[in-house]
Amino acid sequence: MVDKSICPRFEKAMGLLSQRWTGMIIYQLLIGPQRFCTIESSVGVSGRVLSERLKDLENEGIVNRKVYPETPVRIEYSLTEKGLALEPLMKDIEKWSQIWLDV
Amino acid sequence: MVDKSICPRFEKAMGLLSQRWTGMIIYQLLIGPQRFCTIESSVGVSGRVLSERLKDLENEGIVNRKVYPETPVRIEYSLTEKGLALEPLMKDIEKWSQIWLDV
DNA sequence: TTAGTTAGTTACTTTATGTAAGTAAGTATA
DNA sequence: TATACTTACTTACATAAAGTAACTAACTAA
Repeated sequence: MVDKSICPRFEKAMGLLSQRWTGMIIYQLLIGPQRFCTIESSVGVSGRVLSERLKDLENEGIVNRKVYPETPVRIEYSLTEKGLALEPLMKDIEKWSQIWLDV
Repeated sequence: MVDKSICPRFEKAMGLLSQRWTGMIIYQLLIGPQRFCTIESSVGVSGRVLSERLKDLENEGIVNRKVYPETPVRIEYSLTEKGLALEPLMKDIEKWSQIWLDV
C-alpha cells in the first residue's frame, strides 16, 4: 500500500538537508567563504565527513571550491547563488529555535 | 583549536531536523493528524525508525500522540503548537526546491 | 635533513538504519 | 474452539553511515 503523494523536489531537498552536518556547513558558509580547516573546527565535523559533504554540495551546485596556489595551498569554499538561496530557510530555523528551544 | 561560535539553540534545532526522516514526518503531519501506518506508507520510512522518531518528537514536544481505544486500536499523531511553528520553514524548503531542483 | 603547513585520504571501530519476522490486544469468521 | 485479521509496535540481525586517528602529497622554512 504505497501512497507517496509527497513532491519529489521537496523530498530531494529534504534528503540533502537532512544529511548529518550539511545544514551546519551551509549555515557556516553564510558568514562568507571559508577554508576547510575553519569549517572543520567551527562546525565540529570530522575531516572525513566534511570532505564527503563538500564534494556532494559541490556536485549539487550549492558550494563552490576555489584553489589559491599559495604556500601552503589555500582552498576556499563558498556558497553559490543556489546555496545562498537557502538563507531564508536558515533564518527560519534560527527563529524557531530561539522561540521554542531552550539551551 | 576549537572555535564553535554557532548558537547552541540553532545547533540543537539542526540536530533534530537533520535526523533522517524527521523533516518528512513533520511535513506529512502538516496535512493533519495521522495514524502510524499512514505516515509509514506516505513517507516511506520503516516502522522501526518511525517508532523511534515519533517517540523523540513527542519527547521534544513537537508531536502529540492520542489513543482511541477502538478496535483495532487507533492512534493519531499530530503536531503541537511547537510543531506547527515549523510550517514556514517547510514552506521555505518547498519554495527552494521548486526553484532550484529539477526532478 | 627534519619539521611544519593545508587539504585531504585510508583503515578501522562504533552507531544508525533497513529488513523481516514476531508480539499484544482485540474482533470476526469457520 | 481455532484460525485469521486488524493496528501499532518491538526484536534480531544485516548493511550503511559516521567517528577516530594515523597517514599522504606538495611545498617551505630552519
